[in-house]
Amino acid sequence: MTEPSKLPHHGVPEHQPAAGGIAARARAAAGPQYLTGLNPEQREAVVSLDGPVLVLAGAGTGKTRVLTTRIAHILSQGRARPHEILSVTFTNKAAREMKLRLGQMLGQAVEGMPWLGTFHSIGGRILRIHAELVQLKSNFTVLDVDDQVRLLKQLLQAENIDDKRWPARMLAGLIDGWKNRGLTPAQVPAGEAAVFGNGKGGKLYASYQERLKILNAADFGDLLLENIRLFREHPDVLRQYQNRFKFILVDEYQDTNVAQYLWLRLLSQAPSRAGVPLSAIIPGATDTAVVAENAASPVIPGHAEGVNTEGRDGEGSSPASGSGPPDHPGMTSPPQAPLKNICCVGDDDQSIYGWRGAEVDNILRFDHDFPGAKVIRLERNYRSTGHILAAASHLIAHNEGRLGKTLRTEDVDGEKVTVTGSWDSEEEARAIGEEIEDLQRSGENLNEIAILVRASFQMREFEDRFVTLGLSYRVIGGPRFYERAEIRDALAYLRVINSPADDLAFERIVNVPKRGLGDATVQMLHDHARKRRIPLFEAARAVVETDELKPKARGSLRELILHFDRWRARREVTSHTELAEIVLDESGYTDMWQKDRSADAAGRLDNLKELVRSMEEFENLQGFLEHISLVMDRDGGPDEEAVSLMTLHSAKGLEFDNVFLPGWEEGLFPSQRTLDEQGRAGLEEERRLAHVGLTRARRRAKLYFATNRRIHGTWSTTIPSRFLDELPSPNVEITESKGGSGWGGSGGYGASRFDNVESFGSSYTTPGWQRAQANRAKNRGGGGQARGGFDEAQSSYGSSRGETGGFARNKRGPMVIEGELVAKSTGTVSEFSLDDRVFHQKFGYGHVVKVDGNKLTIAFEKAGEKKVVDSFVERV
DNA sequence: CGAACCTTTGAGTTA
DNA sequence: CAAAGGTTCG
Repeated sequence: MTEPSKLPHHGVPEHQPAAGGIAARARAAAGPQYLTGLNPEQREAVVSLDGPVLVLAGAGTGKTRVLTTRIAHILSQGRARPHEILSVTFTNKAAREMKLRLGQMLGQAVEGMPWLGTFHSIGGRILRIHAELVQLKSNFTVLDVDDQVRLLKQLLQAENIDDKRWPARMLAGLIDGWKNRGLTPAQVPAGEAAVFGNGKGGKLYASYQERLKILNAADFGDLLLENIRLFREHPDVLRQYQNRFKFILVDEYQDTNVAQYLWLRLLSQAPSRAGVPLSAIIPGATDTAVVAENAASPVIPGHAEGVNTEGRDGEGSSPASGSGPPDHPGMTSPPQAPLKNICCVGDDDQSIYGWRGAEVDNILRFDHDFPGAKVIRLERNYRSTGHILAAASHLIAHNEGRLGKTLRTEDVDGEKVTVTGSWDSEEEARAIGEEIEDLQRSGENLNEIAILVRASFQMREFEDRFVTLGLSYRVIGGPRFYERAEIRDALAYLRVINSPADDLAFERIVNVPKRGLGDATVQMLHDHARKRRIPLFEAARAVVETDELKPKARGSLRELILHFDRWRARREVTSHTELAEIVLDESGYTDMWQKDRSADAAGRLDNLKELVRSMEEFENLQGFLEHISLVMDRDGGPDEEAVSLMTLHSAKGLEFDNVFLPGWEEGLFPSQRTLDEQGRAGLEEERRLAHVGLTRARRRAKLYFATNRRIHGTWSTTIPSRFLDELPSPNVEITESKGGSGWGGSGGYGASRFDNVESFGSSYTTPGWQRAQANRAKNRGGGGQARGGFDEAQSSYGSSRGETGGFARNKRGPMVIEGELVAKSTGTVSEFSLDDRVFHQKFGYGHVVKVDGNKLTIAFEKAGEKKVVDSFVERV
């Protein structure tokens, strides 16, 4: 199956010379030049072309280099031509990066890599080619979350379901989850489908899919799910792609979900025997096989469970089969047909998308799914200095569900990882701001500085701070360009022009700008459309001919229709960019923002201009709309030097000399919600996220925690993250908060949290934290359930999640926790007495009016009466 | 119909 | 605290 480039019918002549040239060059050299400079493991990963290969590539071990070199190797060996290689990534960024690096390596030949892209873009591409086979037209629209939710809302109304009790957003989430698991409406387990809307969940999913077809639309999940359906229902089409792709490469395999796995599996089977029935796997067998690292095939013979690649009838019946793994319907056993040369690269320690349906299992189970797979570990890290790598490795070693790798570096130890405590999030931002200014003064490039946060709401404080400091920064991955209201409005106009059946788009702009066409009118159009089974736009056209509408509404609706007719006619004779300008102008949309007095109106107009400008890169309107929803991420940013600000999630794959990691507090990081929802697995995923954060740093990693943070607008007291405890003390240094206004306790919190308190000096003696530390150590490793001992720290700590998790709202933990913790842990009476004059960092001067253990009630001169813990005030 | 005002609820990560 | 949803009034 691996015969060299004698490929009869798929010849694409113009690529031939390029590939031939490379091959020639490669032959001329003594050994392929691109292999020099690779370490032995990397080299093996590059040259092991035949059969399935799994490359376990730790952070900073040269993963992208291996992938791109492997492609170069395949091409130069003449094993396949560029269009015969399927190479999938998760993000457009990663795809771009690979194209870039390939280009550098190969010269111009990259142009011929049409199948290098994200799962979604490649899935979408295939789907457009065969759209009619899945009841779509090739100009189908890709809906975003917002459209999805609006559509679902309509369906809920139609079913008379109270959308307060059963929010459309929740249903969207469920459907998304099902699609991620490769489940069509018929395949969703009945019990699960019934959870929503008094048992109507499954029905709603089915009617949602129907509506999508009518609207000629697909959502994100469909780009893959419908692809799988296409392959299952049309084996001839599948075979065509199996034939085409001689090699498959997958980046970030640990992030694949079930649907992506199934998709890869279908494509990775050799074409000759497609259609051979495949047996189902036994659920338990897979897991044990992995844990035991047993390479022997765990397939249990005799369990042909009726899932087959022809798939025609598999849809309805498979969920019923009792022995099928509930989460993996249609999951097939190792196929009997030979497998394509598939190479998956990933790192189980960087799997951070479990909440999005990613199955770490996919990577843990690889050698079962692809028998005979060669597993190659890349463990030499080329990125970080010794202390950073040691800290990250030690931290991640606390996870149990991992394949286990030991990263090593030959770099110097460098600077220790620092941990800094501050009074509140403002001070945290101030401290980081100052450190960045210091770095800048010492000659660091701002582009080499990043702040990585757990949750995006943390970014605001930094932005505020940087604006006052005049420090230039850029937010990476924030609200995407095309998610902005003005962009979506503009796109909606274009969508209606392109696809008159796009009711969602029509509805979005029918009254934007205001035309006096309110709910009543829209409702009427809906009724009409439903009765006659026609799109809203056609309904509108019909309705203006009647006198069902008030004259005013009728007039403006007629005008709108005339506009659209004119625009559609113009489409033939005008360039699409010009058309967009005309549309925005004539519709009154630009006017609307020009009249708007609000602060961001100007920015929105700029964005609209930017949109029109970005359209130039595309052939025509259709082409633009096809790509917009998948590919349009902000880039046009000038390359000015700036600090990067982003979430930990969007930092994956990036690296910086200096990395700041604020907000390492219980509840925020690890996120309470993840802990409540996912328990132990959630904790491990959060820990992997911490590991990702640390390993982004080349030379400096700086961690922070604040004692007070505003959540939902009210201040809460927080405790430092358990992850700080899990760092190895020899590689970590506790520092005083810079720009801290002399708040004495700030360093102390961090200090006592480490195993070896002594080594950090005895000045940190806040009793509560020593206690917490001691108890934590006992509790560690026991998981959320173990809480045998009942000393105060442990019990309050434990009860902040677990069984009370559902009531998190009113039982906001931290305050209480800390109150108890500190109050009970100092057996002694407070050193404060009534009427003492005291100073508090936040509230200023006051006097003690009540003493209760070490909780004081203080009448502050400015802030009024407050209850505070005595360690937070000092006598004056 | 739409602006203005009031109430409620909610801040997790994303192709 | 801020956004989103609901209600009221012109």
